[in-house]
Amino acid sequence: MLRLFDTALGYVTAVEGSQAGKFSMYVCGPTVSGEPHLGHGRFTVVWDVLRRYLGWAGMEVRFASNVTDIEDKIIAKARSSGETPEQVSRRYEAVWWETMDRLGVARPDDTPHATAWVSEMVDLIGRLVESGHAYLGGDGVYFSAESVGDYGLLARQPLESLRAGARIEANDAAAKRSAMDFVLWKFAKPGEPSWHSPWGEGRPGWHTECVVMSLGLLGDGFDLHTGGLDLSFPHHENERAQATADGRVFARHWAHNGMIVDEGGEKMSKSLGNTLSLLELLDTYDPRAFRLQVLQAHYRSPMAVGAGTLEASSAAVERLDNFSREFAGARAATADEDALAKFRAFMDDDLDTPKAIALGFDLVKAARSATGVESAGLASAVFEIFESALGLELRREGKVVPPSVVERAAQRDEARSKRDWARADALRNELIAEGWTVEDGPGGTTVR
RNA sequence: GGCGGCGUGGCCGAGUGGUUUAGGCAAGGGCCUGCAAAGCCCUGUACAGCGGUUCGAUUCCGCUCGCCGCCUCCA
Repeated sequence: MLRLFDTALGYVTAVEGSQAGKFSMYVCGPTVSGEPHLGHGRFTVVWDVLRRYLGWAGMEVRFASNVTDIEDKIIAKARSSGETPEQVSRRYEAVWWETMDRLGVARPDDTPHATAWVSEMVDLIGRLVESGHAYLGGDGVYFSAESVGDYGLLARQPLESLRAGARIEANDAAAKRSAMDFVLWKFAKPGEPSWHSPWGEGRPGWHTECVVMSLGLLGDGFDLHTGGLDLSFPHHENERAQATADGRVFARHWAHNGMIVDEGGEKMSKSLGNTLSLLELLDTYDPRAFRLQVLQAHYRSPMAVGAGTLEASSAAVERLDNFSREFAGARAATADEDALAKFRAFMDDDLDTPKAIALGFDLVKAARSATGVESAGLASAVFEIFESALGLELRREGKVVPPSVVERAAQRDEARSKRDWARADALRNELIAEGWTVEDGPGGTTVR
């Protein structure tokens, strides 16, 4: 039974599917106005892992994650690059999925696009206006935060204290009635993309899309809504407020992942400009090293990423690959039940992937020191855990070795059999210089 | 100002009122090897500081110092 820290409650609680054997989750996806950064990498890996784990554990999971393809930043980008907003969002969405593939993040079952749900959003806004929860402001339609009794649930603060710290922009003050109110529909300025609505040409505010898309695809009372911790307030709060005001039962549980921080411990954020490109990282390091690092930290902790940490996880991945190649045949064996039971217990305990990873490394060691069926069962558990449940695919075979290298390896074996160490070492140095790892085993020289 | 979190061995990063070590990386020693590599074994008296509770605290409480998050856009 999965237990997670529920942001709305402030403690770890049982998170069951509302229907036996089924689980529905919605993760707030990217705004496709630029290249993905490390923060995107973390949240996608974290929730991909939860999804995989639940599926692995036998649940039928439906996983929806949106693509925000209309938003101020997209319009701004289009303006500066000379493209249309649609071209911008298409371009960056392509980059997004390409990056997800490289990260080994499986495609969600549903990837709703905001622009495809505008009429549903207009309908929702209409109902909110009608019921008095929303009103016509200076530059759009606004939602009245105080019209929802428990506004501030996810922030775990009453509306009043949230308002006390609110930063109020001058033009906001003119446009809306209260500092915590947020825009549902933005009137279009000349040249901006727009849709029809009863209140005038415009586009939806960010907080509305996830409400109609999550409820539309997963239904009322879907099981889990997640995203980065920075979305808990105001984004998720505002989603909740709208759904609640509309009389819908929204997400039954909320969970949020911690932020990526820079070397100074500061959160990477767009406004600080300290975000690191995920693409660059994936070009430099094995993407699996990033995935492993994400899993070695608890999902709710802030996580530092730098050259040092990635080199460390790269080395760890290499060790796992070595094991994987050596025990490739064990995949067919029945996995050790005790090991899997321990793994499930860790994962169910608020997604304790650091413990799960530690267990995995312990099993690697145990499989190596055990023999026969026992060893194969432990090795098989290693693969179940890392590959099937956590989505970290290990290498089963080495690189393709070209004939010229095979030939020199044979020559080296011959030299070794003649105890011609000088020649054997010369050949080995040559191969190493070309980037190969040379190992001598019972069967002779192995190159990989 | 309000609410919340953190400070762990060279680095990343878990965890816990005491008897058994998180784990990974790096480092040192050893085994294996012709030498290596891979692998295995061993090692490092970590828990910000100061008090308190306790038979005993890194783990609970208080205070101090330092850092960070949210109340703006953000994953």
